[in-house]
Amino acid sequence: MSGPETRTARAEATRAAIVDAALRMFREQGYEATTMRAIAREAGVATGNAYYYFSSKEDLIQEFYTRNHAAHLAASRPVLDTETGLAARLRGVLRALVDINEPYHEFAAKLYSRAAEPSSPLSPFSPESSPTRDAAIALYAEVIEGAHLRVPAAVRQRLPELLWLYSMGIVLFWVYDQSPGTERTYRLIDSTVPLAVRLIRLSRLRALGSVTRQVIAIVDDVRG
Amino acid sequence: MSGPETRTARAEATRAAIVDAALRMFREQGYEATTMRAIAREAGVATGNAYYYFSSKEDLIQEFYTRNHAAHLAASRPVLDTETGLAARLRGVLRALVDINEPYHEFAAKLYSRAAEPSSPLSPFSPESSPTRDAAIALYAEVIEGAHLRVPAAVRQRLPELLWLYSMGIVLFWVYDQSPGTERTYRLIDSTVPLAVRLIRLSRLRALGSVTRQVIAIVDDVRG
DNA sequence: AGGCAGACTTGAACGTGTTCAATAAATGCC
DNA sequence: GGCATTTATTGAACACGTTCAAGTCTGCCT
Repeated sequence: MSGPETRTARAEATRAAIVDAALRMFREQGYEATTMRAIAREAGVATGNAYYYFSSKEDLIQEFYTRNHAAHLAASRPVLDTETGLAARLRGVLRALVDINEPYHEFAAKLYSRAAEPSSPLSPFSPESSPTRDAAIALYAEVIEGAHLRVPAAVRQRLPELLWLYSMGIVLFWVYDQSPGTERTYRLIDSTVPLAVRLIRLSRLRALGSVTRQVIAIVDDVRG
Repeated sequence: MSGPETRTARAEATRAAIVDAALRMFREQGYEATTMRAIAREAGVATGNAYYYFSSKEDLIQEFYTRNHAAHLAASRPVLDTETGLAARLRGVLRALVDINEPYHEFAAKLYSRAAEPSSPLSPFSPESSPTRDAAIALYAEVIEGAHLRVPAAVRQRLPELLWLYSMGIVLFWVYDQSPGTERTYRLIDSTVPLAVRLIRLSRLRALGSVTRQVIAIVDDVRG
């Protein structure tokens, strides 16, 4: 009657219980107010047991990252499958990003501020975040691919990463946005997306060729 | 022989001792490694006494902000008093900012990440930071005033704040910069300043008038 | 079956930031 | 000078994140 459950599967269940409890409590009462003791109690395990699966309280956030990106991907699918204009695709993906983060607005504030610390494994530039980051950049590559876009190859090549950075900027703004329903963030997306698209298209202009080259040189230098 | 020292002056001395100990230890051994107990011991007071002057460990950082801006102002003075070109003035002020922060590079990482939290009083957008922020923006206003610059009034009016934002971006990059002597940050300044100046000048072009107007509209909307 | 190795679990203990009731020192008032 | 009030200081106590030596369980080998 012990069931077909392997030991690993049992452990996996414990792990999942901890994550579920943690993310729910983070959402409902905030990051600081949620204690590791409470998470463990809620998950039905001993306090110290959580540290067998997660090296720290912050480490639980990586799990949020992962689930978050999956949700973003799913929410972006409709737009990516139907829209063909760059502006529409970009706008849709960015709005989806804000949409799925909505329930975590307050929590995300703490989250992204912790993540801002360079030495933190939560930093979007850290090696630990590399899978999530690459996945996100790939999403913006798909945004571009699905659109008919004529730009210099040098621009096109760096565009996914630049759009990802742009999305990080939007998120940063969203974190600070206290307007009802974070409407200002939506407005920021709606107003900056056409501008961004326009700037991208301008990169073809002869007259701005040197500016474009300069921008590209800086981007390349910055990436080390 | 008790001296002319007033009570307030005595308290002020205690306060200063705490700040001195804190900033020195932050610089020497990092933020986390420096305990409130150690700060108090070093300052020659009881642990709890530090909380009479500072509501939290983070609150000690505001003091860093204040001293930091004063140092930046002083370091910028030579450039502001001699240079007349916008690029040279801007470049000098930004390099000065990096210069004076150098000893605190590691500490600043933690600092600015804490500051990134919107609800934190350390946030550069918080009411508590308003004096420091306004002072910083005023500095960039002086950068502009001292230069001969012909741009639309609408642009000029928003320029100090935009340059301040630009400087925050530089600082953000610097925080992440692990290159020796943070040379990449200096390079970023040197390469983006001419670009920024160029873009500012471009705002006069008829052909880009609508882009300029769009940017201004967004900026105004965002400031809400 | 018996027991072994490793995966998993426990809860007490440590050091931390922070609070607070109690105390001392300094000041104002007569 | 002596009392009352405000300012300043103390250190023990609290809850937290985290660690760890000790325990329990599970699948496997003989």
